[in-house]
Amino acid sequence: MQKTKKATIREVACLSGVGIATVSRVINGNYPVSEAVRADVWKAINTLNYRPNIAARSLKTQKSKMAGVIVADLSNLFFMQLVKGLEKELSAHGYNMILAAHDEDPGKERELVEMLLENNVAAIVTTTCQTDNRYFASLKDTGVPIILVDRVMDGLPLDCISEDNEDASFRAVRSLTDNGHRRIAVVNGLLTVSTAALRYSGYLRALREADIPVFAPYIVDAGNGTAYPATLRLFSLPARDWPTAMFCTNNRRAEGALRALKELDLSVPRDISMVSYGDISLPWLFSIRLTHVHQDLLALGRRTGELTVRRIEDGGDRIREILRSELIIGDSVRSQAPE
Amino acid sequence: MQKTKKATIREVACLSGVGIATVSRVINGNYPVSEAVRADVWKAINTLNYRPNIAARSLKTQKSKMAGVIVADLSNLFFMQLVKGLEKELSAHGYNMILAAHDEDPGKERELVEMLLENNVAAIVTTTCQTDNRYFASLKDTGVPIILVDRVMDGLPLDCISEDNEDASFRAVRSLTDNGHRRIAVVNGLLTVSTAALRYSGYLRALREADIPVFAPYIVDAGNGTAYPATLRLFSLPARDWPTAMFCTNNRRAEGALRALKELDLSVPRDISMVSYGDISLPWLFSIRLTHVHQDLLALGRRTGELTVRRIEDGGDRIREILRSELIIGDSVRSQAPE
DNA sequence: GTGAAAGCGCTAACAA
DNA sequence: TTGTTAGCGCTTTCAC
Repeated sequence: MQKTKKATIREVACLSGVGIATVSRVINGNYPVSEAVRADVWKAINTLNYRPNIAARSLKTQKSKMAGVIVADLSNLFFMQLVKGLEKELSAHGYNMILAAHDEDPGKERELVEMLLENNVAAIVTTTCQTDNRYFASLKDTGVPIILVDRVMDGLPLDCISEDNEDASFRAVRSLTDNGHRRIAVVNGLLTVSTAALRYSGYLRALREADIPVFAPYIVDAGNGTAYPATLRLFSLPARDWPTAMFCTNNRRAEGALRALKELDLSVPRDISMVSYGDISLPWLFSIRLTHVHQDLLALGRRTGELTVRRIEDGGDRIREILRSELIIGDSVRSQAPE
Repeated sequence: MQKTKKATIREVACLSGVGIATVSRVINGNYPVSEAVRADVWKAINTLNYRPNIAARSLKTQKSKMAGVIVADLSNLFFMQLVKGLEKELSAHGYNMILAAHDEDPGKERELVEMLLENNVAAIVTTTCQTDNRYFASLKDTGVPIILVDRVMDGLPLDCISEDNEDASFRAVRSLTDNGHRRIAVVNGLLTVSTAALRYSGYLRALREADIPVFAPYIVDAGNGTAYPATLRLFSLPARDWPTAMFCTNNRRAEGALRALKELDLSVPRDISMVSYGDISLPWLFSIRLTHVHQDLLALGRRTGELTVRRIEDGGDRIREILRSELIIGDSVRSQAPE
């Protein structure tokens, strides 16, 4: 057992009787070193329990193998599956990640970005909650690539990778109108978030195409919170005004709405039809299969990781990628006779 | 907008017409600086868009505000809630975290620890999957505190913080024996993991206390995977040998078992009683309330963060803390008439 | 209060 | 092949 807190490259050089540069070459394997010397150096490294100091290396090389990742919420399976895919891809390329959550607070997100920049991350991946694009614009000169995932912003020379939120939502809601529904509520999130705004647009477009006027009480705002109270409020309308169907714009809101419906003793699809954007947890515990836009977060994460690595290592032009997501037809929508 | 990729402290000093050391003092606020100079320096910092280089600072000070966190699986809500609590506490004290997952691979965990050490983290928190304690023992001389959370190991001078797995499991299974159950299956995980082993011990103790012999086919091994196939196998026993109750030793295994039961068209608690260790997702979507050991992961995470910060900043003796967890009685256990 | 200078551990010329 | 050396950007004595 060593007494030394931390062996340095100098001590390794000393013990193995070679120059400090040679040790560096052995460690990095980037320049030729004679077999004998290499063996000696490795022996010294092992006996001293030497570990290279990444901070020093990174200071010298101005490079870093650390990526910064910012998500909205660490305890939301949605983001964590995304992160899992991302981590897989990053670590496959030798990158590790500093992870943090902005909790839907744009100020906090900016602080985190600053923190990541100070830590010399090679790139920053964020599910942003910024409401205007000036902050990211001001970061152009840092030279650190920023990749927006899931939630994107316009007018910025950043890589963006997202789903076809608007169109998938449109298709989801059309599966309601196609079944004769005309009283369709939507449970929105914060419309400052791009995904929420686009999903709402898709809803509006589907209504427009079916010549259904927008009925304000059906536009439910769950904000940043759960959809549970919002849904309860929806059904405090006079019963004759109740919607016959709901579109929940993400997994959490679908879960919250289902909870409220259960409490109200309304059954899906008998009393109300439902479609959701995103997959709820434990779908097989639920008595019916929910019609929903399926999101392959692992794939989205991996794709993001791929893109991130490419951007760090090869440069190249910024891209804007939109993955198409699939509508899975379950049995949570019933045919509605015209009124 | 700056052209410079990155402003250094030297440029700030230059622009504000002071010495480099003064800039450092302004940034760190640890030494007196005259009001006028301070203002000038801040102005320069802002116009240059200067951000301190943490790697350089950390190289010089030999300190770090980064913690390393290793969990078993990023997409498991269990760990992520733990991480969320941890992150909250760490960030409240100015620490950020490098997060990674070992996926139950001891070798990978060791690699991650090495990575974290090379990155000069101030401490390492891990839900370990090491099967022997030599590796951690060999790290004593690094001087980096290691905190084991949830899963712990004996014989090591490390901080450990966990739940009373054995006793909580005992109480959970006793809630079955108290209701007259004698044919009780247990769905185990990898017994090399401390929590799994302890929970299994608790099960055995409850059986022993109730004078119930262990029946091998009831000891189901879900290993590292889901409990779904394991549960299906359990019910491939002749029907007369079916257990009347199951103890699922974590959230995932409870969910997997429930899925299998649903598929087998066995209803809880009519056909089979169930208790679980840990909370399933979306409990309110499930038709019955599951009797389970409730885990307050957020609290566990926060407590771990607290301990981590204390260990980094104040040193002190290693502690071994065991949080008591509560058994929540639901209606997933039915009284069993003696046979 | 402030500046000059040493040096944290490392890599990459450059010399040998 | 290998060793020497000059910094990377920062903090922190030590003088003034």
